[in-house]
Amino acid sequence: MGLQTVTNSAYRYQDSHLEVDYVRKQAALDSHRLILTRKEYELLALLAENAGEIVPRRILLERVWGYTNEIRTRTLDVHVRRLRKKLGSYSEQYIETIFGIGYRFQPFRVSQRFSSGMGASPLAVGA
Amino acid sequence: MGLQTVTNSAYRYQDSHLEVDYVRKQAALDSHRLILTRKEYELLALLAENAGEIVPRRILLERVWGYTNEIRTRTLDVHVRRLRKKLGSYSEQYIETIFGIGYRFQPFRVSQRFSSGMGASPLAVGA
DNA sequence: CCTGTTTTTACAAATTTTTTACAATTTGCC
DNA sequence: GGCAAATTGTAAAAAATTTGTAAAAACAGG
Repeated sequence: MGLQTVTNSAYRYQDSHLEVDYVRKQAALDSHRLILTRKEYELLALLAENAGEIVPRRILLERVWGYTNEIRTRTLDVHVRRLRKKLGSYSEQYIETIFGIGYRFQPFRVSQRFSSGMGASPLAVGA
Repeated sequence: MGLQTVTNSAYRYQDSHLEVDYVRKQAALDSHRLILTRKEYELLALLAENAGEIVPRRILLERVWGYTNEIRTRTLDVHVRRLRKKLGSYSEQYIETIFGIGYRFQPFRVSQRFSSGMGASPLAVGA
C-alpha cells in the first residue's frame, strides 16, 4: 500500500508554534526568531524533516557531526539539551527521547497516544 | 533528505488489533502506540514474524539475546511476561506458552488449526 | 588574542535488563 | 489419581546501560 516519499521537497517545516525554514536555515518560535548555533539548527532541521519519525542517534551523529563510526560522545545530548532549552515550554512536546535508539520530533498538538503515521488503514476503533 | 520510510505490507504484521512495523520498529495495539523497550519489541517482532509457528526458547534466546549456548536464565520469561502485560486483554490470545519448547504467537481470533507446514509468512486477518 | 561555539569530563538521574528466590503449573510414570 | 521432576510464572532487588546536566576545556573564526 502506502509507499510514501518523505518530505524532502518541502522548503520548510511549520506548525502552530514552530517554523523551520530550510532555505534560510532559520527557525522561529511563536513568530520570534530563534537564535540557534549552526549545530543546533542542523539538529533541529534534521529532526523536523523527519517529524514523527524516530531518528537514531547514529544517524544524527552521522549527518550532523559526520561521525561514521560509533564514537562515545555526549555532544549530541548536550546539543539536544540546549535546543530544548531554546524551545522553551514546548521542548518536551517537540523533542522526545526514545531510550536506546534516538530522538523523535513531534509536531505540536499531535497526541502521542495515537501513532501518527503507522497505519495505512485505520482499523478496529476500540475494543 | 529524509530517512527511508517505505512501508510495504511485507514489512509489517497486522491483524484486527495489533500492528507491528518491522521498519520503524514500532507496534500499535488498537491504533495506539505500544511503548515497548528494545528487547520487548524484538521479542514481539520475532514472534509475530513467525505467527502461528512455535518458536523454541533457544531460538529466541539466540536471536534476541545472542545467547548461543544454553544458558540458565529467566530473562526470556520475564520479558514475555512484561510483553503480555502490555498486550493487555489480548495477551493470552496472542502469546501462547508451549511447555517444554517455547512460545507461539497466534494472530487474533484465528481458530487453532494445524498450519500446513511452512506458513511462516504473517497473514492479516479479515479484509 | 577575543569571543562565541563545540566538545569533553565527570557524575547524577532515569530506564532497561538480568538475576534471584520462590510459587505455580505441567508432564511422565507408577 | 498421586507423586516427583522439570518447566514456567512472578515480584522484587540488583546490575547494567543509557541519557541528562553543569562546568571546564578545547576549538574556530574574526
